[in-house]
Amino acid sequence: MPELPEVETMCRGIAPVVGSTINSVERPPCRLKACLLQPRIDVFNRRVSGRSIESVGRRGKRVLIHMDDSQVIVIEPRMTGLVLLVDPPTKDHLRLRMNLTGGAESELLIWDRRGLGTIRLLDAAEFATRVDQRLGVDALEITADQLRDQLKASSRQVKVALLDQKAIAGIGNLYAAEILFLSGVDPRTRCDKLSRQQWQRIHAAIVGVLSEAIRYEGSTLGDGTYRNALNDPGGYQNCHRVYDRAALPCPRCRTGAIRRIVQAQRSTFFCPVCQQKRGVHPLVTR
DNA sequence: CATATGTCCTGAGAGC
DNA sequence: TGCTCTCAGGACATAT
Repeated sequence: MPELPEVETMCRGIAPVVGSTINSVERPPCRLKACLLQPRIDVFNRRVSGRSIESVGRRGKRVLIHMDDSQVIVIEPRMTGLVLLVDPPTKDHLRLRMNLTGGAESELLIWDRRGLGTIRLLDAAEFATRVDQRLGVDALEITADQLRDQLKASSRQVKVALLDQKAIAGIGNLYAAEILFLSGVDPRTRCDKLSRQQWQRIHAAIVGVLSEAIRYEGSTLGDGTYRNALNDPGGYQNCHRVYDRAALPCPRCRTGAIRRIVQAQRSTFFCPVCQQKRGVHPLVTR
C-alpha cells in the first residue's frame, strides 16, 4: 500500500545515504520467489559498485536513488515493499542489500513481504522513457486546472480515475477514499459530470490529505507492514475518516454510516450522506 | 485510442 | 487443531 505519503517518508528516511559510495549489491538468500530485479544481480552489482549516491528522490509512488554517473535505481514498493536503514522485520523477505562506505550508513536494505515490488537500474534515457514519461504530473505538483484538463473528458468514475498513474501520479486506494470524502464528492461520479468547483475541491483535498499524511509519516494499516526507514510505523491511520471504516458513523455528519462498495475490483469507502453526486452539501475543508 | 478485467504475490483471518 | 478458502491492491498485460 505505499502511496505518495509513505514513499515520500521512505525517501526522507533514507536521505542519510546521500554521499555514500556503493561498495556492493547482493541478493540475500530468500526462500520465496524472487521479486523483479533488472538487470540481473551480477550486472546490477557491477554497474553500481564504486558509484556514489548523489541524491534520493520520488516520482509518484517510486523511490529514486540517483548515482553520480546519472544512472538511477528505481524502486516500486507496490503493496509491501520497504526501504530500510535498520534490521528488517523478517529475514525471509529481505530482497536486496546495498553495502555502503564513506557515509553515515553502512547498508541500505530492500524488504518486501509479498514480493510484488520491483527494483530497476536505469540510465538517464531509460528513466525518461520507461518511468518519467509514463507517469502523469505528481499529485503534489499538479494544479487544479491541470487535473481537470486531464480528466474532464473521461467517462470513468472519479475514484477509479484518481488511481490512474498516467493521469496523476501518487494516489492509491486509501488516499483516493480520503480525498473524495474531504471533497464531498461521490466516488461513483463520472469525471465528465464533475463541475469546475468540484474539481477545485478535489484538488484542494489532494494537497490537504497528502501533505497531512506526510506529516504523520504515512499510514500503517492493521497488518502492520508499512514502516519508515527506521522500521517505525506511521501515524496517519489514526486520522482516517472513511478508509476501512465500513459501518462506522461518518465523522462529519455523525448520522450516516460509512459504506463500502467495490469499484474496479477495489474497496471504496464513503459517506452516502456527505458525498453525493450533486455537491449540494456544504464542505468540510477540515 | 479509452476503458475494463485478469494476474501476480504472501500471510492473515474466517469458517468448518 | 489444522485444513481450505478468500481477501488485501500496486502496476501491468491482455481483452473489449
